[in-house]
Amino acid sequence: MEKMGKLFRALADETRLRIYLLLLKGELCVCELVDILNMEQSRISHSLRVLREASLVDDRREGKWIIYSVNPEMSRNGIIQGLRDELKLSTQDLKNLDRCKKEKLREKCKKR
Amino acid sequence: MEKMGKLFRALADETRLRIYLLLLKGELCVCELVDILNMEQSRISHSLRVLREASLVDDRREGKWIIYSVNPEMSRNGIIQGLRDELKLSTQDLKNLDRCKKEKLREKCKKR
DNA sequence: CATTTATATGAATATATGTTAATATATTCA
DNA sequence: TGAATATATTAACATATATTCATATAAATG
Repeated sequence: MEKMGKLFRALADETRLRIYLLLLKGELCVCELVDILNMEQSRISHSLRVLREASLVDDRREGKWIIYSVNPEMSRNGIIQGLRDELKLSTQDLKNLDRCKKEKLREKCKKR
Repeated sequence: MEKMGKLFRALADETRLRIYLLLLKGELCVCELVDILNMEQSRISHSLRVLREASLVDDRREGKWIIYSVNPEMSRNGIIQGLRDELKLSTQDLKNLDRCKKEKLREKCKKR
């Protein structure tokens, strides 16, 4: 029950919801999320921490990047499946995601 | 998207979650909820207002009582269906619900 | 090895939220 | 009609949360 509260609280914020919907499309590093959402890095980091603490996302280090992905165990949860049916990424976020991927932002980060 | 935020925020609180799970078993008036959950009446009223504003519950007046029930439209929402699969009423709340129903609390309210 | 890059963390602050106590409103009933 | 009952609302307060700014850590690179 309290775990559920944590889950709902984590999703009760537009920024975190957008991040989670983006990660459902595939894993992303922090700087990609910063680029796609056009938000401060610390804001993204804080949001990711809340998602992580609710067991919604996993992270792993890869070189100097930290890659975030949805926690597959949690995505089997009925509530999350419901969320996937009911909610989709905004067109704008999807567009930015595509652009970011095309630009291969991650490899070019330093050059910006 | 913002409607979803409202939905998650409404469910991100243990009191409101318990109320909603109780209402999934059947409609209840405020004084029954006060009795079952053993909480202050104003706390229950405030909680119900948040649930109502998130379209999770409906209310109607019946004599001096106001009866709350789950909004059937919302309960068709995938997230709510997921919630029903993942979460169940605590044994204690169920026990209190049964006792309250057996006692026919609503008709006897005034005698307490 | 000093600098740059990617990310996390901590402190400060403003805003939102949950709870309580007190009061208002509306209905019933004697 | 006035008292009792059921519920909602308001104000006050404490706590939680989101955001920003500044700083810390850790890896890569020249």
